Amino acid sequence: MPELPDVAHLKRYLDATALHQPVERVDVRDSYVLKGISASRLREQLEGTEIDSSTRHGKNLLVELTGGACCLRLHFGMTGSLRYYRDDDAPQYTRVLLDFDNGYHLAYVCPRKLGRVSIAESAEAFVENEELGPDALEIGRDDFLQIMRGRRGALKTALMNQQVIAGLGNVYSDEILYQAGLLPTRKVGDLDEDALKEVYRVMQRVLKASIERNADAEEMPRAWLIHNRGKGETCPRCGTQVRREEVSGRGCYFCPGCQQ
DNA sequence: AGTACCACCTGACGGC
DNA sequence: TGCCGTCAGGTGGTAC
Repeated sequence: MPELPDVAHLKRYLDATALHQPVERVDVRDSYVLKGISASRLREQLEGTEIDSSTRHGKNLLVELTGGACCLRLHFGMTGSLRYYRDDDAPQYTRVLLDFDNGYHLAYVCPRKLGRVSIAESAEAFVENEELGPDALEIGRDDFLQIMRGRRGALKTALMNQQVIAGLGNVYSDEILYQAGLLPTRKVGDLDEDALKEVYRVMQRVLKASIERNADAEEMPRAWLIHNRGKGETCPRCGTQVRREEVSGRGCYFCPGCQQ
């Protein structure tokens, strides 16, 4: 489920494979994933350009094209990914396919079609138009405190709201709250400054640690809750049975012993 | 403005 | 074996 660390990994993958090669052809295999642009327009915009560089904002990968004329935005929903390959057959569930003139291909793969592909003027314009909050990894502590101050709803809801902070989804918001020792349903407004500082500190630590491990859940430290998302699982710290509750419409896991 | 809730999509999985 | 219901979860729209 691509959240910030997963998209950071996909960015590294893109940067290591697909830069600076002329895009010969664009094949839109399922236009359902296109947002605000037709398949033919997307082809016009991309064919003949090269991928210059990429940036990431929250869960979005923003691919800068030569000339700076426009920017390809890739969002991966829950099951999306990229694959660079040379074989003849595109991977299953390829929705958009770029063919480079060196014989390689870049496939945007998205089985459940919850991802989105669009074109923006620039990365900055995209973030502004979507009214995304600051990136969860880039935001400074003081800005974080300011953004959270005065919020009324649940802590988990605020962390997952991309317009508040961009990048956290269900799994990482659970992990951060677990490691910060706070229940997901705690009201943001009830937390004192020290508690919010701790959330910020843990958020940075968790995101960085995950990116270092290529967002591979299996590689995360044993003490992380990410390994125990399931019924009947127990807390890696205290052994209490992990609880699952619906919070802001999502299956939320937490330890009633460690989180208050 | 901020919050809550449902629909969208489809593979995986469990029950029978 | 195969059918069917449920779950997963990031987003967008709507209602409050």
